[in-house]
Amino acid sequence: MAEPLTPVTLADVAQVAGVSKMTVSNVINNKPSMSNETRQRVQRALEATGYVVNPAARALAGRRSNLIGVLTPRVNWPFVTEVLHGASVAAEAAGLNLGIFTTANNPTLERERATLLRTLADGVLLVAPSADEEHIFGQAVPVVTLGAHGQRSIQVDNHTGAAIATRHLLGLGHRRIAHLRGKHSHILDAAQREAGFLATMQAAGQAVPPEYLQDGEFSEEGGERAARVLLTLPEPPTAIFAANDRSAIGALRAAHALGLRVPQDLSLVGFDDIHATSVTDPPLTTVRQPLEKMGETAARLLIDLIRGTEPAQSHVIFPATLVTRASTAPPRADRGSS
Amino acid sequence: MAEPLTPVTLADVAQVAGVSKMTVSNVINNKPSMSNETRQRVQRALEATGYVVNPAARALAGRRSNLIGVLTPRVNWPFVTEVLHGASVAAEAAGLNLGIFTTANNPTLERERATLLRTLADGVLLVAPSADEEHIFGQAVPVVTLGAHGQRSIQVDNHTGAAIATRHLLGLGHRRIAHLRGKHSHILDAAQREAGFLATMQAAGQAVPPEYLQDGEFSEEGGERAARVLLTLPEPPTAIFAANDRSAIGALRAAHALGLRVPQDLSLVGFDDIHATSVTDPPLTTVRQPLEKMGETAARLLIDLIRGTEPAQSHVIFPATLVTRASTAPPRADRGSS
DNA sequence: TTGTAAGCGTTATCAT
DNA sequence: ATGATAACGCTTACAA
Repeated sequence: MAEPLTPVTLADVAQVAGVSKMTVSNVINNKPSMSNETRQRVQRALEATGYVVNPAARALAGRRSNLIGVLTPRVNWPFVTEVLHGASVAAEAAGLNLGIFTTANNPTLERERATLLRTLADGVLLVAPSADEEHIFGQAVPVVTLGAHGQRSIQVDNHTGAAIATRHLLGLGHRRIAHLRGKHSHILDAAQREAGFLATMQAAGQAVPPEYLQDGEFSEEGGERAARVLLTLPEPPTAIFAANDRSAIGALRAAHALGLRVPQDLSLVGFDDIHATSVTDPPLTTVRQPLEKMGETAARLLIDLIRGTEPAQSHVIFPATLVTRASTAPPRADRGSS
Repeated sequence: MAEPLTPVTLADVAQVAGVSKMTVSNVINNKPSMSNETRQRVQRALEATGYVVNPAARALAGRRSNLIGVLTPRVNWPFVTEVLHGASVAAEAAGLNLGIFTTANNPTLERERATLLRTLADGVLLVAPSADEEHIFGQAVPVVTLGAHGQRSIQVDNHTGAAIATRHLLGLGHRRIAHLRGKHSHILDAAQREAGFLATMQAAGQAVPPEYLQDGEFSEEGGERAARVLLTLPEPPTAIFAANDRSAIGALRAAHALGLRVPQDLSLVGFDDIHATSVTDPPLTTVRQPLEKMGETAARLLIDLIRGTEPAQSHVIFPATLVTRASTAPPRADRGSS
């Protein structure tokens, strides 16, 4: 297995084994029909030469790349990394590679990457894409979306998740509950969470004043900014439900900065259950999405599509569950009801 | 720009433009010599047909893939994601793609992936690899390592970083200082941090009893386990320096579980400055590595190597800086000195 | 069961 | 400045 100077090709192996290139190719691809003796001879030649396929040649000849393209705004968002981890597990199990491409939510980059992926990848996984990113791909390549829209998509039950969170706060006795929204224009999940919140409040007969809906932008900075606005209102909320954990962490920061104690002065619920929520001060109550599992499921669905197996379902909705930690408590008596 | 059913090839564009394939290829690749008129005619044909290169064909014919292969144990470690983000920025700026492959620290997978990358990628970025992973690649492909070893590597100044952390604790008055080690067998950075710690303690005339060195394994679970051992010792340390933030967070958990207050009963310093350290309870004092910048630098170094530009330096060592947060304080009078 | 022939779409090389 | 031709290493389709 000394390192060959020039890459070993099928032809080299064929010569060593004393067979044709096709026979070698068939052995490599586990084609059924062939004598055991030949197979073993080729096998030995393969090892002796240290052969490695050339993916480019295989892709060109076979019209498939064995690559799953992942298109995502950023790779260092906790939400994204958990999903990626799940997807990479599924891809490796299927012998496919994961190529990761970022768009930074920049429409120009989105188009560029999409165009590239159309010929580069056998299938595309869209993670938290902007609303109509999928259309860019047309029919050229199978696409699975991780998020609340798309022809085929994997998502969490946002509406119910938001409802659970809201009911949790109502159950503790809160009435003045505010919501830190996500970015509607881009992500449908945000709209579904807000709708779940509002529907639950309405069902409970609780009015939500317009200033109790602030844009947390799915980011720490946005959450901090928005929470500051809420907490300096003449009649501030006693609880905040944030559309994701990152904005909830921002809100936590704002509360600390304003000298408010969580959960005594303010209850806080997030969404996602990213890892950081278990180590914050205090640990955050949040709505859990099984992100790793969702990534794995999405990749598997995509792999089915690539292989031509029409999958059983094209929309998978995972249940959302409440993870109760220490950021929620009953409101203080003097601020509790309005 | 209607979507063509069968992909547009160079030949198609050539026909539309009334030139040869090579001319089209030259236009696409910005080759200098050609009349402005031809260039524009080809340009128009390119747009009219909606041509997109076939990366597989280009890779096969041109013997390069425009792909940077990233080999890393996992994608959802905070350390890794920050580095990846930096690398993806640099790669995109250079028009290269990032293909991400995971090894789970499994030697078999490492070999497999490495073999694949040798023909698949133009260059390989090794993130936090096991000790001799690089050797797998031989001379076949340029390799840059993110970590404390390798022919070409980007790392932080581990020794000084550990020294700064240790001096910080000594300066606060701590004498009984323990260390949560990383995995020596795999990662040289761990050894350098331990050495920096021990050298600083020795220089200060402080003996470190052997039971004050425990394996935190660079993980939360490992850190928690090891810290439990330390904190239940007959003479427990008043301060712990952990080899990375994840094990420091584990130690924090252990301290809480044992009813110890940080920093009153125990001071804690981590290493890395991953994002989570700013939101823990209390926020962690830690040694910062500029991870994103390091990833970017590593990718750029690799790109230089790929392009054949021999880079100015093959080892870049970034400075480590202390980030003082709330997990460190002077020891309590009754436990302070031994 | 095995082999032959013909591409796949691009770039390198060498002519013109 | 432009073009003809031959690779690149593999797979598909078909023949033996």
